[in-house]
Amino acid sequence: MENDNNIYLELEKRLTTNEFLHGTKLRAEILRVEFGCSASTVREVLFRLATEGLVDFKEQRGFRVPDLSPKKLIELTHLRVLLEEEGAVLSIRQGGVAWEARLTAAHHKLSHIEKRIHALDDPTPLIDIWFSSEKEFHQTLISACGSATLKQMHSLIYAQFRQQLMEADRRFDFISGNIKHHYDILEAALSADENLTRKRIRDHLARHLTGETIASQKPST
Amino acid sequence: MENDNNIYLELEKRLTTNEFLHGTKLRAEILRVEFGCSASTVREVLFRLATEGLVDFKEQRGFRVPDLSPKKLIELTHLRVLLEEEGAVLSIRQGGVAWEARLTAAHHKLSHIEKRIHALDDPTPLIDIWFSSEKEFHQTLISACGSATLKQMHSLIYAQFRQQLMEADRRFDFISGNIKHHYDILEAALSADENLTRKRIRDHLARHLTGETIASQKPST
DNA sequence: ATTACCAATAATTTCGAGATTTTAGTTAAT
DNA sequence: ATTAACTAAAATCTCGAAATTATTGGTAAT
Repeated sequence: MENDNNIYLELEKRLTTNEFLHGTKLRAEILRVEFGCSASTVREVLFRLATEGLVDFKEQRGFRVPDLSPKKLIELTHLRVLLEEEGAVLSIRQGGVAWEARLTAAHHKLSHIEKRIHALDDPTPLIDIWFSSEKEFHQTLISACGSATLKQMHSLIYAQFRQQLMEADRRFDFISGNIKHHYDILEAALSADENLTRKRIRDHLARHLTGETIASQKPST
Repeated sequence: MENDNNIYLELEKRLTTNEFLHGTKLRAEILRVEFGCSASTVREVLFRLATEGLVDFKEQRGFRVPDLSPKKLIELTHLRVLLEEEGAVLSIRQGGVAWEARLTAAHHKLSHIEKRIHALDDPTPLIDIWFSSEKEFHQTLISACGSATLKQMHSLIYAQFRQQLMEADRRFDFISGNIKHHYDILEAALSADENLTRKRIRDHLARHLTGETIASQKPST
């Protein structure tokens, strides 16, 4: 089973960084060769990924990479806002210095990458490391919320969000502008201003919400 | 595959109505007899259920019904509040008369069952139908939110919540008191009062949040 | 030319046996 | 009496082939 989990992680990574085109068929019989295992093992992994929404499954019709859907991206963004606001506020309340330190560190790394990308014409070679850094930053933001379930849920949503976005915008324009956003979030979180943190998270993700409104109450700030 | 999906639904139902005791081992080799299929098929289904959090899986150690955990119940309640508040408010805004009608109908059914249960000493024979009615009511509440993703997520959380609660409280004390709660939610929703609806949803679930606070902002109402 | 039907091919799903790993039980040594 | 080492039994995991179902391509009929 050592190997099984690797297959899972490898496929998850490929799906969220969009090495597959949307609509691509994922045939266990084909992938099995690459991973050096049987088709059943691959099938099992694909099933798991289907339950998490990273691949589509239809009975007697196999597995596919999900289609692009602007609506779905909006829905996922919406949920990210909901979960990250909640997780961040709880972390502010309960995280303490240790959390602040971790968040600062995560931001430092992310910021470093983003500056390097900003200076480049083609961000492609840094996309992988940017992706994992940005994910880590957002996960750290909610890491002290005290709810493993919330974190798990966020992780699921984040992966699907990434899958939709990475492919929708292959020029990676969504990266630029993030430098300030991420800094603003860090600053608000460290100052323990709950409403401001909420607002900055919303603003950060707002561009993916084209026209849609979130039901969350607007803070007075 | 006709059969496969049945196995899935049947096991899901048993797990959320707690026909299994927590910690019970779920052996594919045993269950396969009952369903008249091979162990691999059962294994596949168990894997899916594991991804949804309804069964625990440890490699080389098989599948088990998750242990009881008061903390987990609190976390799940917390997420239900978050998702249902959001879903209900969006439904109020977008649902229209059709949604109001569906909600009223769902409440009528639920109310009927709850009154019958209230009159009985032992609710056991009605538990199954109560369960599906209460689920339907809460799902209807958020059904017009416009986000399939939110509904899906809620469905996941609701199932795990039910699994924890049904077993934690086998005398089903959690049912009494619900009659008024459900009515209050219906009333607030029909009057399109967003903040009141939020509050009523929180109050309805509050008893499962022993001592914990939710980060959501308290509405002025 | 279009549709309906059938056959050939390809893909998916199920299955049970073999290989691997864990668990339980027994004996031996300290 | 406790621990360690070993053995036997049981459970889990992997695999490839057989069975089922979908897809493709071709033929015949309208």
